Amino acid sequence: MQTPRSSLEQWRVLQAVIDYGGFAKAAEQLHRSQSSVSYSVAKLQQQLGVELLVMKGRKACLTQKGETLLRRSRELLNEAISLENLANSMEQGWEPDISLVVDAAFPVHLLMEALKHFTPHSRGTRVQLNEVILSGAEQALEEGWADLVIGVHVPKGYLGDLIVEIEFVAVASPEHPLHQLGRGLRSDDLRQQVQVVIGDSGNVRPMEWGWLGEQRWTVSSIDKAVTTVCHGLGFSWLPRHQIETELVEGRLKPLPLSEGQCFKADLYQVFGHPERIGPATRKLAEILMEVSHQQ
Amino acid sequence: MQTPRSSLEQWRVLQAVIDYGGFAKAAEQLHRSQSSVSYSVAKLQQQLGVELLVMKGRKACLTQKGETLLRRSRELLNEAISLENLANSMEQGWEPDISLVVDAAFPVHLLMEALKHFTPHSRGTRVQLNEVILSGAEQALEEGWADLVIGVHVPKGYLGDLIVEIEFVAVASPEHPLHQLGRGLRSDDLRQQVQVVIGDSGNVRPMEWGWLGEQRWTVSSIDKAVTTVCHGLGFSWLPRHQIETELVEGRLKPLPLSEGQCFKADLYQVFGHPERIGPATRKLAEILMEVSHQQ
DNA sequence: ACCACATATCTAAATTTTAGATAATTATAC
DNA sequence: GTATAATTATCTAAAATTTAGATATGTGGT
Repeated sequence: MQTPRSSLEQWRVLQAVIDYGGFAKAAEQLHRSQSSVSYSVAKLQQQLGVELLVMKGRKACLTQKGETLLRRSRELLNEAISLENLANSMEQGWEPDISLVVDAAFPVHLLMEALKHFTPHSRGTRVQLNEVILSGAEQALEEGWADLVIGVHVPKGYLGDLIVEIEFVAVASPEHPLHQLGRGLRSDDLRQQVQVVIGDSGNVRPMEWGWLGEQRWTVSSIDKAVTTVCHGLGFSWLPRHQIETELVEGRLKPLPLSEGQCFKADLYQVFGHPERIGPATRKLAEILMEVSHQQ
Repeated sequence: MQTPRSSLEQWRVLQAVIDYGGFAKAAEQLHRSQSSVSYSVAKLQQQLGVELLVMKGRKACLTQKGETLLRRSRELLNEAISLENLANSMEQGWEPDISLVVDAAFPVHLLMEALKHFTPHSRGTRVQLNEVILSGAEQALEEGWADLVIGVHVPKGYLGDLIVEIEFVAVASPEHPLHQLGRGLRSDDLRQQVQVVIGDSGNVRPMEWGWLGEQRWTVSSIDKAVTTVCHGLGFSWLPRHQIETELVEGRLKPLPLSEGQCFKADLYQVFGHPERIGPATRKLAEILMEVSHQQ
């Protein structure tokens, strides 16, 4: 293990010179003298053996190498700040890691949005994300390693709130026989066709979403279900948000059911065991809830 | 933008205390005095406001928080070292980034193995990986943004070497009609069935792998082809290494072709434009070649 | 040519870090 | 239980580093 020659301070100064547009302005922002800034930058360059800045006229400009190194040094500084934030936060009972378990039916864009909003509040806490299908969520809770779970129901003994309604649409490929009948469909019609269902990622007690058909194809992910149905192999109830493009591009078409063409499934946000959850988990839960309700 | 209070030096000392088993031993390894080590650790703790070490008897032991923070500080130190390595390497003409473009048929485990071996030699260089299908590789070369490409052929004007032979096997689901005939199959038999082919990710000049069938389903990834064929929708030539589990578990079965049941495709490693490639790219290429040939 | 602006350099002061000596604490041997 | 070895904490002075302030050097605009 080697020891770094440069220091975070030095990189910080370099960043300030660029961000505030000069040695003097950086000095002011950093509450140091201009000569101190000059010294730091010079020493950093000398230690690295790389020319980071070059004087163009009377303006200090980054070299090509300087630009690359500055970009990466920003990541380094962020990680350092994050480490210190974590130290400080843990003193106040913040968790260093959150295990977030999310049912695959939960819209990915909401998840991303929530995580983006969470980062500035994270104070160094990291989120470990697990995607599960159906009872996998409950299993994560019962095995005790999940801090926060988004799943299809709230198991007995846990605290949970409705977070989002997912609309499931019955769809098939436009070439599928069900689309050739030219009339409204009843459940009898469906019963004679292959239904594609998504298998359960847990193994406690298998559950299934679709319930009608006699003939079933079970696939292991929503993506695979979409592919399968697109290929005309059967019909399925799929989350609308997962098949937007396929609907627009005509690879999937909603079935003209006379009743129950789509149904809503509720997803709930559930907290893990009380002794595991702390303020970071609660903050993340709050943000997930906000993001999901405003859209 | 805030400035970190702790320094890389301090974290380095903490690591040494743990790794070498004590303040005195750490001091020796770091060529410092024991009091200096003691001072550094004490100051780090004071600055963070966190107790990192606790004396158990006469042994310094990490607290729970200390353990978490130490773990993350190692990542921080590694990133810092990597940054300095990059600075040093760029002086010697090393590239800060390599754009590696790989055809989806290339075995992932070889890629992972190669990248693992490359890391210790990377000197801070980062690899940006792009997966493409068929002509996407050539396109990346011609658009000039790829440093190293693994694809199905060597375009005119480029330098390339054979890196690996991929075995393609004709397969279908065990329930597929082609498996019900109970005899060896000729190309006539295949012509009457749906062939699943993988679409081209480039758009310069479309190419396709399979050539026989009249009826085709084009999918956009090897994974989707596998799923599709598993569902009995057709047959396909698929890379053997991609369907090992499906063959073992019986979801796919090789077709009993009287001739040409499998064919080999060569994958070539091709260098990008000479002005882009540097020593890091050459090193990565060398490792990819080694890894691919020894397995 | 001159002035305003910006960085480099020089020197001394201020600050931080280090080493060495010693104190304090604890496990181990007798 | 006491001596002893092992280990960290603390104290002080020395060493090293970093800072500020003054000034030199260099550039662009008028």
